[in-house]
Amino acid sequence: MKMSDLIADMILDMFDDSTSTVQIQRNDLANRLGCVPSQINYVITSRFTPEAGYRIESRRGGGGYILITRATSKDNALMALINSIGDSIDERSARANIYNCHYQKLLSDKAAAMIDAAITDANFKGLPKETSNTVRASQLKRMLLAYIN
Amino acid sequence: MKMSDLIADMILDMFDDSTSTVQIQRNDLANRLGCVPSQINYVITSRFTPEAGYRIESRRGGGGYILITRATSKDNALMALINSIGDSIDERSARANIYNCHYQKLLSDKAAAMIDAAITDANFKGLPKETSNTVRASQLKRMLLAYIN
DNA sequence: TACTCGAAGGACAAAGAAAGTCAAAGTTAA
DNA sequence: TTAACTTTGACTTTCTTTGTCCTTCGAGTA
Repeated sequence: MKMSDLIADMILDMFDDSTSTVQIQRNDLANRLGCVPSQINYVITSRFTPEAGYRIESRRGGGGYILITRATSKDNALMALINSIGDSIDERSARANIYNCHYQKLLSDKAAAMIDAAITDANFKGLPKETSNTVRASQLKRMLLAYIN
Repeated sequence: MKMSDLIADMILDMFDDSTSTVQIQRNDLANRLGCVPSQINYVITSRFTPEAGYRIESRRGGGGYILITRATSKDNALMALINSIGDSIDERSARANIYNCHYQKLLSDKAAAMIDAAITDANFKGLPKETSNTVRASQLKRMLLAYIN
């Protein structure tokens, strides 16, 4: 297995179910794994990105550290989205929302693809715009809710 | 025997009955077979196509790989279902199908729940039965397809 | 208080390791 | 004899590893 993945796994393992934050010592970790310290930075910047739901803080100097915080509960973010969807939504907006959630890793690849498949205008051929938009909004909300539960 | 066929056979042989996925290292395989690396790409794009039921993922850089995934019997079963769905389907039948697929483990809990959320009649309030059924059929098919891919 | 020094972590660039692309040349089958 | 399929190789893009130098912080010390 490659070093980068090893490092990422090691960090991931430090999050247990109850903690949303992990503190590491860069040099120490690099030493234990047998890599150069800057590779820890590489892994952090390439894997523990904000898009993937992580926040990084650090301190230099004696007793320095790197703090990795995992975004709490994706469900909350999705719930907020659900609540923000009104009684009607057009394809464009719906799609943008899904794309966005997917990008932020709030939705899995599959879930995003399935929702996308459901909301596409092609399904509503011949229906009045407003009708489609109403049905779409209802479905979108229900699907997201189903995803959370 | 042609090199391309050799390569294809080699890959095919790596799928045993239990695995639906094979990982190769392009340079390594090319080396073992004595061909140029790009011929591996040729074989993959000409033989392991989506139409033939394969999906390809890959990563470059150190520790890179090519991942070949074969359509499973589950995929085939779902495909058969998709093809059997006509232009219109009522809630009851749709639900029965999903329930059934879920029961047979063709669909994950989440996927089944999401599809169920989308096809429920509650989303189509006020629409004529036949219109709902048409939209539902289209969506159901698209969602299942999205699930496969 | 101000200065200095060592202990962290940060930034960045160069080198390395794979895979991807594409077009030209060679083969084969209709 | 073409049109389709294969083979090859040069060049590109992406991801990883390594190393060097820079900045920041805390703790002593004058």
